[in-house]
Amino acid sequence: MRANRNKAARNQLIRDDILGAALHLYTRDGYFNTSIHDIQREAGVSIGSIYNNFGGKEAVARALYGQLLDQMEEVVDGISQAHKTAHDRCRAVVEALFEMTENEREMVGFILNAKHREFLPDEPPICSSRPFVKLRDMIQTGIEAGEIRPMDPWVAAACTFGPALRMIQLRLDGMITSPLPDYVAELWLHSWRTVGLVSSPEDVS
Amino acid sequence: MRANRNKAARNQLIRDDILGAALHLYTRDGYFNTSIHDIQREAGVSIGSIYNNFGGKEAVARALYGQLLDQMEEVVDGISQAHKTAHDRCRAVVEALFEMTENEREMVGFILNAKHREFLPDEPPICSSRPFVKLRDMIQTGIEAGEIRPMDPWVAAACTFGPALRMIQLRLDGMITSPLPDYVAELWLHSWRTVGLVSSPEDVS
DNA sequence: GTCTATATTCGGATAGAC
DNA sequence: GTCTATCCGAATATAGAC
Repeated sequence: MRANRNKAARNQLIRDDILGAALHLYTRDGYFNTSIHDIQREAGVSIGSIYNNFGGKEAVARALYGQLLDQMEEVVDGISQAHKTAHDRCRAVVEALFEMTENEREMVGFILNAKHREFLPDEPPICSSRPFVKLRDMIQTGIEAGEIRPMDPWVAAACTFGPALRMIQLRLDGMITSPLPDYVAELWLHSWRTVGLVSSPEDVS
Repeated sequence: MRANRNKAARNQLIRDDILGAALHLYTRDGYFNTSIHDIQREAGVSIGSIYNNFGGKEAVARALYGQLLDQMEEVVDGISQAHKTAHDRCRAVVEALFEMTENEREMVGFILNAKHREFLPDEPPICSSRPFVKLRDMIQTGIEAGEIRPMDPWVAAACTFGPALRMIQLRLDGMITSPLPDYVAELWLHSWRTVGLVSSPEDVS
């Protein structure tokens, strides 16, 4: 039993090593510039292990994609439970994304910045995935509660999160050189002025 | 002389055919899912012509990238000359981008939505290219003129163009099903409220 | 289940005829 | 300058030993 647990644990470790190596290389060089041999070397395992555990290069990417989307969804769910208003929820999302951009840059790069459909052919667009749907639900709820101006939901979502997503892209591209959390207060002040009917508490101008 | 002109013209036509085919395939399938044979077939020319005219697959992408950036820059320059205020200029940019997304979808897809650095290794990030710098100059000028709130230039740029860029992405991904120009009035009303000190003429709310 | 060595496919690039 | 036929390397995937 103990041996079994160790075995299972070691198995999981190998899978994690492979996923971690793949995430690192996919975000640094891009999916197509990364060979299975690169992953194998970076993870310190053999090609056979990759095929045994996942089934190939594309399957590794698929597993990674699913896992990171799940993590993202957990973050969003946590925020939804921790806050009650659309304002607080959306602000917390931006704050969380900015912190993740600094502390888990690879995850953010893979989820927000990669073109998955090029290497996961029959994956639906990421914007239709559950965490993203839940973000738009936040907005919709805010509109129905009279907390956000009545407006087209797509426009509302783009105005609320578009600026933050743009800053993340600029940061990942190396254009912005300061950590994103430095900007969160100023950015949110302006973002929320766009859509909010009730002004943000810190908006004193 | 006449023959020379025809020859030169035909030459240009072949180059255009190749670039057009490449743009089509690169945006539809992605750079790495497109082979030189695909381009050759789509363009109706031979592999040899591609190598003679450009030098290879990557060189085709490079030529395309340069040409489309030049076009984008012309659009931006035209807008800068046609309008005098930051408000009018930025609004015209959003309007132009939305129209281009409908009428020249492939160009917009390749310039705004592709990850060039994955296939053009030593290209600087697109946000540092001239048309994008000029967009940020628009904002900076607006700040100095007192037309835009004094704020961090990156934040200002992200607030001004981030929502529009997000809508373009959602449109290209098939999430938004109406033509983008339908949204331009509503989107701009809200975008400008974020950054503008002088309210937009159409903002009557 | 993990590894190494091998097979097979594919695509970028070239050579040489016209 | 354009074309066709061919080459060569690289990368995915598999087979078989341990």
